[in-house]
Amino acid sequence: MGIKDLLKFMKPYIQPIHIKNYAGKRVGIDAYSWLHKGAYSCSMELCLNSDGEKKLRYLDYFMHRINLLRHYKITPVVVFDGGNVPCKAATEHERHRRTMANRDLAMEKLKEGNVSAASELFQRAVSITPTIAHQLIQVLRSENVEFVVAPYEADAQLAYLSSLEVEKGGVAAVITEDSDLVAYGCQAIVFKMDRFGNGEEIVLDKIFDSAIRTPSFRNFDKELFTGMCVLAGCDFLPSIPGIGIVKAYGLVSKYRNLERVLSVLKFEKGNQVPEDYSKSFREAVAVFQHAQIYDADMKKLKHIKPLPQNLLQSLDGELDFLGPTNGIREIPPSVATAIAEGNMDPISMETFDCSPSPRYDSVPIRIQRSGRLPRVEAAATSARNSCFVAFSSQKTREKKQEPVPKKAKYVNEVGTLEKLIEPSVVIRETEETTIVERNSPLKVPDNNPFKRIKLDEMPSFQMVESQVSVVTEIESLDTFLCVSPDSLTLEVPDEEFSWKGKPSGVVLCETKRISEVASGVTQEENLDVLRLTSQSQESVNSKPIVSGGKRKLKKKSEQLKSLETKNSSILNFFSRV
DNA sequence: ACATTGTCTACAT
DNA sequence: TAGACAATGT
Repeated sequence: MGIKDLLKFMKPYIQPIHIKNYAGKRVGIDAYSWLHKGAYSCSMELCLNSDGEKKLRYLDYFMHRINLLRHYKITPVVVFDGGNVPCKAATEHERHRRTMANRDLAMEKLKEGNVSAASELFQRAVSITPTIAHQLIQVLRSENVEFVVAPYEADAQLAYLSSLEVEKGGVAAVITEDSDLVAYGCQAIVFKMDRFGNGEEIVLDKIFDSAIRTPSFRNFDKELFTGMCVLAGCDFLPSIPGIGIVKAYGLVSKYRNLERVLSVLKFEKGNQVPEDYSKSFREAVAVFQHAQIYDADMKKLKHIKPLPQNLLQSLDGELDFLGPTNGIREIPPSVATAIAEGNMDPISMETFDCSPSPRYDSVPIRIQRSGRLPRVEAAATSARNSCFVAFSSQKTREKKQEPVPKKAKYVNEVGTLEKLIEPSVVIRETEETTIVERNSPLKVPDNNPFKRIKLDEMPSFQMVESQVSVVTEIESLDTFLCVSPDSLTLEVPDEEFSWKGKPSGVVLCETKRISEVASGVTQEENLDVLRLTSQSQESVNSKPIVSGGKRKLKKKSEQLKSLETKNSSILNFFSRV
């Protein structure tokens, strides 16, 4: 939901952009927003938890977008939601209630045989479960995509990342649908990014600097702005009746002090103002300013902005609205890290099972994180009764690296990928990767390999780490190659992200070396990671687009004609470029 | 007259 | 889920 009507109100500061503007930069992604969109196409399957390929379409959707970014030389950093913030409990509860109501209704319709009514209702009943998120995490690992699970709100984590220097893991912009990011003070945000990379951008500095635009925020600072957002109504606190974004803006710009606004409101609205509004208001503002996030560098939780002394005093130690911070519920660093790295369910605190999603099953996984970010290296294999997980924390890496040949190259069986494409053109390197099986000490019963391992069944997290080993580090290969020449002709004109070829469900992984091996592949200097699936294929299933990196506009209008009959959204895309 | 609240529909396939 | 538009309230 975000801040009510905020984007509409901020319209003068929103401008269309193409994501390629962030070429060469790191960009944060709110996983939830893409997962939710992706889940539409398979909402019934997800709700019914039916088996089969279709259920996993959301992965295709997500990875298509990831690959779009990578195509434009953008480094995606995917951020997942973690535990719920207490403030948001009411919102969450209501959301859950509606979801369940829709699901029940849908089931009824389905029983009646009214499938279309049912699927409509299922679309409203999709909820993104930890299982779904974790399935995506496994794919992200296998595709070398950086990710982090926020301790609480992904938005807070994203805002934090946007405040960091690149060298410290910072991002230049955040892609999301949630206007909360603005309230969190995120520097650059891209909303409504479509599958071609078109979106709408809002840049915080411009808001505070602009002298000409209305509404003007020249007399605002971040805190006032956040206060305005909270007044207008947010997930943490509904607005006072009669107060919307416009009035909130009016009040804040008139009084330029949140406390004064509160007292004016009490005076003017009297009994309409809930008893504890002031307290809740301050807490909500404090969440936006001081939310807990995961510091990947220090491998521990901290606040976006340190809590100032006066806030600590005024709240008298009651900081639980920021998420449990003290006493017995404190999250120890090892757990914070396990959550952040996607190995533990942030809500149930159970470690995730390792059952790979069927389609990506048996894809050896290797994560190469840039710079100083934590490394998690994980592998899953097709051995159904096995579960491979390899952590590589600083500590364990030192311990474990020794037996691993330093220059070991990647590879290993290609598994599912291999089945999907022409074996003859599967390119892989052929040295061993060391994967050590994690087994009985963790009490995974043989007959039920996917049983969840409860935290309390584990002696400690250190033990887990020491019992698994590190997947060999590979030097330069970013992703292994799988190319099927006749399923693919990649052509990547400068302004587009498109291709032709047979729909094939092929998983296509990158690199510049593609052209060396697969005949018929257009060599394109900037050819980046692309992954074709039948789904993404269909999205541009019209005319082949002639290759040649730098075609310009005159040719485009011709294409346009040939394309428009088949796919109006493509037209849309071109017209916006 | 303006702001807020309510309702419809696209989302993706 | 959220934007666009219409209806309603102050």
